[in-house]
Order: sequence, then C-alpha cells, then structure tokens
Amino acid sequence: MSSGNPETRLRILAAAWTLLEAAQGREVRMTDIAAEAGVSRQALYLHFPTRSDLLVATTRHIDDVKDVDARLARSRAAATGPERLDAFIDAWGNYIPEIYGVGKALMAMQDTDDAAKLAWDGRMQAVRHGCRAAVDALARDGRLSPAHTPDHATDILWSLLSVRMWEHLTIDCGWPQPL
Amino acid sequence: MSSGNPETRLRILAAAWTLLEAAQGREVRMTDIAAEAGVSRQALYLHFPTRSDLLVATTRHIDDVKDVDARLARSRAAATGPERLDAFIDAWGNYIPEIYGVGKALMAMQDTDDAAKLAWDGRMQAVRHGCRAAVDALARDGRLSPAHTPDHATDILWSLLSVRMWEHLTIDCGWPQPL
DNA sequence: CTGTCCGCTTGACACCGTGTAAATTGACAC
DNA sequence: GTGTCAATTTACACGGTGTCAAGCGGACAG
Repeated sequence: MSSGNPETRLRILAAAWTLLEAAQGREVRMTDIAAEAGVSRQALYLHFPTRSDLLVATTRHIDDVKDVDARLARSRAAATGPERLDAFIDAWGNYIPEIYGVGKALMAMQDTDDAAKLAWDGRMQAVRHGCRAAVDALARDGRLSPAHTPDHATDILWSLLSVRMWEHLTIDCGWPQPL
Repeated sequence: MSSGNPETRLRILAAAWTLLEAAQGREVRMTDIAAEAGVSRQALYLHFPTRSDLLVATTRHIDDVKDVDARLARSRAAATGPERLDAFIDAWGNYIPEIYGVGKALMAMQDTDDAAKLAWDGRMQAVRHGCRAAVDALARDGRLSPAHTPDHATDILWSLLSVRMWEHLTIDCGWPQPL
C-alpha cells in the first residue's frame, strides 16, 4: 500500500493531526504538514498518494490512538435501550471534538474530491448504524415513541448527532463543549 | 460599486444562479458562469471584484426575484406566537432549497474567504433574528416551555432550521422536500 | 573496499482556478 | 473626426496539488 519507513509514516500522521487539530481544519497544506513532520513535501507523496488519502489515514490513526472501539464497547454492552442510547451519545458526542479538525478538512474536500467524500460518508454511515442500534434497543424495550418508525427516529438521532450540528451549536451558538 | 452595463450584470447573475442551482453548488467556476452568460470571463471581473462578491450578489438577486420580504411578512404579521412560528418555518424552510445551490458554494468558501464568511454569517444571523422573534412571540403568549430560556430555545430552533440540517435531512437521509 | 538497494531529498515542472493588466474593438454621442 | 464606455483578447502572476527524474547517504552483503 504505502512504501517507506513506517516510523516516518507515523511522524507524518502525527504532524497532520497536530496541525489540523490546531487549525480546526482550516488551511493546512501539504507543505505545512511536511514541515511539521520534519520531512520533505515529496516524502508525503511517497507514503500517501493524495492529500485526501493522507487525511483519511489520519482519521484512522486517531481512531487507533484514541481507541474508539473501546469507547463504543460500553454502548454495545448496555443492558437496556435508554442505557445504550446514553452510552452511544456519550461516546460519539465526546469523540466529535477530537476528530473535528481532520473531519472539517475532509468535509471541505467533499465537493471536489470523490475519494474524500466516499471515506467520510462511510464513517458517517457507521455512526448511523450506531444510532440505529440504539433506536432498535429502545424499540425492543418498548421505549420508542409510537410517533416514530425506527427509520425515522434513526434519521432524527443521526441528524442531531451530526458533526455539522455539533459545529453549529459549539461554534455558531457558543455552547460549551464539556471535557 | 460595479461598473458596466446593468443588463450584462443581470445576465451574469442569472447565469450564476442557473449553474449553481443546477450543480447544487458543486464546481462552478468563473469560466463556466461567463460561458453561460455569453460573456468573457474578464467581464465578470468588471462587474464583481471577486468570486465571493459575485456569489453574494447572486443571493441578493435571488432574494429580489423571489421576494423574500413578502414571504416573511406573513410571519411578522402573525397574531399569535404559534402562528408566527409556523409562518416563519414555512417561509424559511421553503426558501432554503431555492438558495441551496448558491448557499452551498458560499459555505464551501467560508474556510478560505473571509468576505464570503462574513456575508453568509450575516444572512444566517438574520435567520436567527427570525427565530428569536418567533420564540419571543411564543413567550409573550406563555407558550414557551419553562424548560428553555428564550436564548436557549432560539439556539435550538436556529439549529434545526439551519441549511446544514436541511442538507443532511434531504440529501443524507433522503427526506422529500415538499414543493 | 565495492556494489547496490532503500528511504528520502532536491529541484523542476504541469495543471487548474482566481485575479490582474494592457492593448484592442465597436458602438454611440457630440 | 474625437471622446468615451463596455466588453473582448491575450498574457501573465500566484498558490496549491500532484508528477518526474536525478542524486545522496547509510546499511548491509560479498
């Protein structure tokens, strides 16, 4: 897949992460990442074919380091529907700010870069599956309002938990993000 | 402000509108707009200093043609809080798809172009004021849930009525947009 | 010591889109 | 005619991504 020293690869990913997080996704160029990683710009292309590949790899890297699976495990293990919903909202809601920088950069590319769109949409579909699982758990407990089909409820939950929603509430409305 | 024949200016605005609406904001270049308007690319710069100025002018042009003020008048004239809320949601909610193309293009520039950000944020603040007015009307009627301060309720309403929310529900969730 | 393979560097360049600049054309007014 | 104004043509600068080819230095094998 990617040639070169895996250690250098990690340095690049770490640099991308640092810059994107600091800049909240705004205006981070390949040149900047190379400089931050202490590597030539071309070295980036030896490890990642395109900018969007690098960004996608960065999200995977963050997932690894932050151990997303472990965070979601609590939700999957929940006994009741409401517990599952709570745990999922807690896990995903608190994860959003940690990937927001990279996510923002990736979202910004979606209109022009199909690979970026595909990768980001895939991740968001995974979130949707999480929402769906929570809704199904609620329904199993008879705690889902009859006003909503599971599909409908999933759409609403998914929308409320979208990165855009988080962005709007924290940045545009100024709501605090609890750490 | 802008030199040149006002008729040409209108042709340019109409061309921008057409293309942005058709492409839903994706990948519309100055060259494309010029071609659609049957005018040289440089003519665009005679009328609008930058791309973002052109896009902003296009939104104003659409406002004019679609007569937004008239649509909102029904909301402002509402007798009761719930009526005002209803009329506002109706007016703005149905307006979103009509400006979505241009809005999307403008939103895409926000990270790199301060003028675009300022202009778009200004429009969104106007929407927020509309939300606030509806919330205040509800509060005056004693119909605002005591669980929410007016500020809080405004934030929530504004978020639910955001263009991003509409985009997510229609495009990502596939909800139909009633015409 | 020599050869060679690998990971990275260096420097140059193509492509695209925005924005700038200057010379030119064509129409219309006086 | 002269002047003026709108728009055209052609050319170019700039910034960012991605490509290409040559070179370099260290490790390791013989």
